[in-house]
Amino acid sequence: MNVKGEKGEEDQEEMVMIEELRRGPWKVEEDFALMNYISLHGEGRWNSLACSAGLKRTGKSCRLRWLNYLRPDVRRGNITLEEQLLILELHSRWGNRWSKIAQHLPGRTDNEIKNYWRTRVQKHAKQLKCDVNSKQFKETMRYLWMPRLAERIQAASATTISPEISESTALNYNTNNINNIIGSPHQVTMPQEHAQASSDTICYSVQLDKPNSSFTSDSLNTTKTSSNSPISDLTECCYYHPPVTNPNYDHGNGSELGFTECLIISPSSYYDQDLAFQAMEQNNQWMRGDLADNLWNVEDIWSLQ
DNA sequence: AACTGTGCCAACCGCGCACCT
DNA sequence: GAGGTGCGCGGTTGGCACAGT
Repeated sequence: MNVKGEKGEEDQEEMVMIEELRRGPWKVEEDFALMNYISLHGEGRWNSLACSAGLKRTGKSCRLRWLNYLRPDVRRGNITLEEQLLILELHSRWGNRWSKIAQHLPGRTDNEIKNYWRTRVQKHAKQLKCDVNSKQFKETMRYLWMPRLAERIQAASATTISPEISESTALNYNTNNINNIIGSPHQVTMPQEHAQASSDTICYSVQLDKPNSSFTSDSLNTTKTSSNSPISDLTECCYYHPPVTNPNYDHGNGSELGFTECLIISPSSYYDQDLAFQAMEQNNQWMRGDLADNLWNVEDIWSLQ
């Protein structure tokens, strides 16, 4: 017995098997073979499935192709505003648990959400020169992007559903979608104006489990329509409103949904900031919408306060 | 027209967990 | 309990498309 020889033959056999395995982009025939096989026999045992279906692919590869591409319920196309908001929200809650996040976005795959996060969100963290996991970035997300997204969802629904539908109804329509996905009672209310002199608040609230939680929309008087760029969805906020004295504000309880936390600003400070913003806008080109990507120097944002 | 940079996304890789023997 | 196998997840890469120079 030539052990060395046997080993050599085994290696050779293994090499042949590795060589026979296909890698890279899937061909149409392979897709059909996989779909046909699964439609007849169902999923499961991916390695044996790959062999049985006559595919020269690993089980892993077949599984990935099916789950991320061929599955009939896979949704393709742009991530909607509601989905963006949900992704930001769920990521703030769970971190990089992509598959868990994907479970709450019907038809979206973990891969797609992960790609979205990496290409869009992390890009802005980079522009802000801060770490995507930093407190600074998370707060920017929570108090800037998410309110902005909520506002844009409202604006979009007000124009696309039916002009006759009140804003309130339209907003509830969208958040109901989110409610359905998250599966917990959320309630979004319109800006409430309390006509009381010094303690007036303009508050824009999204209520989840807590009855008093709310957050402001920085857009109440700076509404600006974005381009269709998916990136600009996150880049159009003009100023950052840090949490002002609000007993309901909960600083970072990781177990809570982020936008249950609230932010109420008094009109006086709000208008002051608006005036400052207008002055800046006149003097600085970087403040203009077409240069939205340049907004993401957080020090500049802070300097507006 | 050619080249370069950037964004995006499909696919791969490595690790860890669960289950089975 | 130990080892083997399959699967799922998160991170990373490769390549295509497009825009800008």
